[in-house]
Amino acid sequence: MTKNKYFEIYQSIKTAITNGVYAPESKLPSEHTLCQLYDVSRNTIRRALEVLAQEGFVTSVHGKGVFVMAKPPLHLLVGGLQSFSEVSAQTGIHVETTIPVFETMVVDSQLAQKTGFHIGSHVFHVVRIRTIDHVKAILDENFFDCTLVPTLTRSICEQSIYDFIEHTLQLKINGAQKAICMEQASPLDQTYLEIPSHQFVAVIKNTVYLETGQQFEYTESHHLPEKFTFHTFARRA
Amino acid sequence: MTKNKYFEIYQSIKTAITNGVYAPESKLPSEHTLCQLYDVSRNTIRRALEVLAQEGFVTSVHGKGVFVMAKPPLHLLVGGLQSFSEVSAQTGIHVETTIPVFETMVVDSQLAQKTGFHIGSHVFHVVRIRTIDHVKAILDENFFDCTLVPTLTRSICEQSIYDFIEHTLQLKINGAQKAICMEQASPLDQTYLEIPSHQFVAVIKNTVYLETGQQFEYTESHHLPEKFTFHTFARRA
DNA sequence: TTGACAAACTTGTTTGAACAAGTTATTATT
DNA sequence: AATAATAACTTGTTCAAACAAGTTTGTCAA
Repeated sequence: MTKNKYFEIYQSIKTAITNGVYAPESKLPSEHTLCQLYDVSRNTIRRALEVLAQEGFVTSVHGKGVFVMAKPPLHLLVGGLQSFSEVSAQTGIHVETTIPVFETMVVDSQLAQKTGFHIGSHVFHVVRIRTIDHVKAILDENFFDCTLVPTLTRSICEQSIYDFIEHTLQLKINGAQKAICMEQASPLDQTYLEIPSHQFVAVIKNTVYLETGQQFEYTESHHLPEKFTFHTFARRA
Repeated sequence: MTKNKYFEIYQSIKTAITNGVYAPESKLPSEHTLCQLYDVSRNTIRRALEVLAQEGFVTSVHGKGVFVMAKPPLHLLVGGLQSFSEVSAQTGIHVETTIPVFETMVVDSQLAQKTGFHIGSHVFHVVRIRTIDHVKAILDENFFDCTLVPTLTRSICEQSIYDFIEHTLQLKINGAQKAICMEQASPLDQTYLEIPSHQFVAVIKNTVYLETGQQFEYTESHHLPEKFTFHTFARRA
């Protein structure tokens, strides 16, 4: 399927770990042995192992070997960059989306401070409410650069914006800076999530970049505090 | 100083970016050019660039070049694994630590569920209050595996536990699974952070592993909601 | 049995090379 | 001048090799 050897080996070892073929706290076969198993060079094995180490599945120790973590990560989206529709599609949870706000606006100094876009630039402003099991759970407020995403429509926002951006517009997303914090419920939260003003909400602030390094999106995801969790794996420098 | 070429090149390019030598959204010299600049092989250059891409400083585009991100990360601790004393030492903020709880205990089923340690194992239980500018800001609740950290004392907890673990005990830390969520203030929070019971606090749950993959620590950091922020960079799969 | 030493492992770093594949600039053709 | 083919870039993947450096094992001598 994929023609990258290192990625197939990465997947192969990962499923072997999650299936218990390689037990937690046990040692993987040596790199030399894995070379023979997969019939590739040591560099290719090491590249697969590096990704596994990055995601918290294994840890290599100089002179000793490569060990399986005591508790390999369960959530495949390890602090990753997945859109809401992708997550809901994988988990099979049924979600309804309503769009109370869909407009274009010019960035003033206050909005530039918030979103990181330049003053005077034109952006789409979209607010989406995610309803899970008939409970309003998430409020997403998106800002897209109009010059990079010119043909956005309301109906696209009801489906998957990322699918549209990546497949229709052929834009390639590199990654996002994420800031997680807690804030008092904003007027938007009070209106659309029906939260009293003094209560806190969990906020993820995403500044999203294309492969060229340009910022093309700023998004805030406001979550009900009880429903919110964020998982990631951090390696020690 | 450090004898790793790729790491020195990584640092060199990173400071060049933060100092504006390589402007945001501009293109870095080609890998071939960088090879000549630093007099190393292309693989070594690529390794340095890979780390920079991981941290959100640059993004490579097949066939085009390596671009500097529009807004390279400011916070050097990018969702990283730094102890509290290390952060406060870098930022120069003065912090006072009080330790209301320092004890050993046996893990029961409830605590095993919470911490991930096995039932019946012995752990140190430490609660530390961090006071910043005479305001109680953070409550840290640590659980350490007694077999791995046998000689822990109260006075060590007043200083830096990680310094003790890494330098005195010579244990090497691989990384930590982090779960960030919001919870109603616990009895500990109510007692030591003086928070009313119905209010929420921001909680970071860390499961920390040694280089061998063994879990040796579980820690919860409870933060006042107004003071809490967590930064990270996520790459698109 | 104990200790010291060497050999045989392990992973970590670096080099050089070759080819694949995407993008840009040049050139030739019409 | 516009177009198409080509060449000259760029990064992406993989290989083979050598050496460094940490860990374990085995051997031999005291």
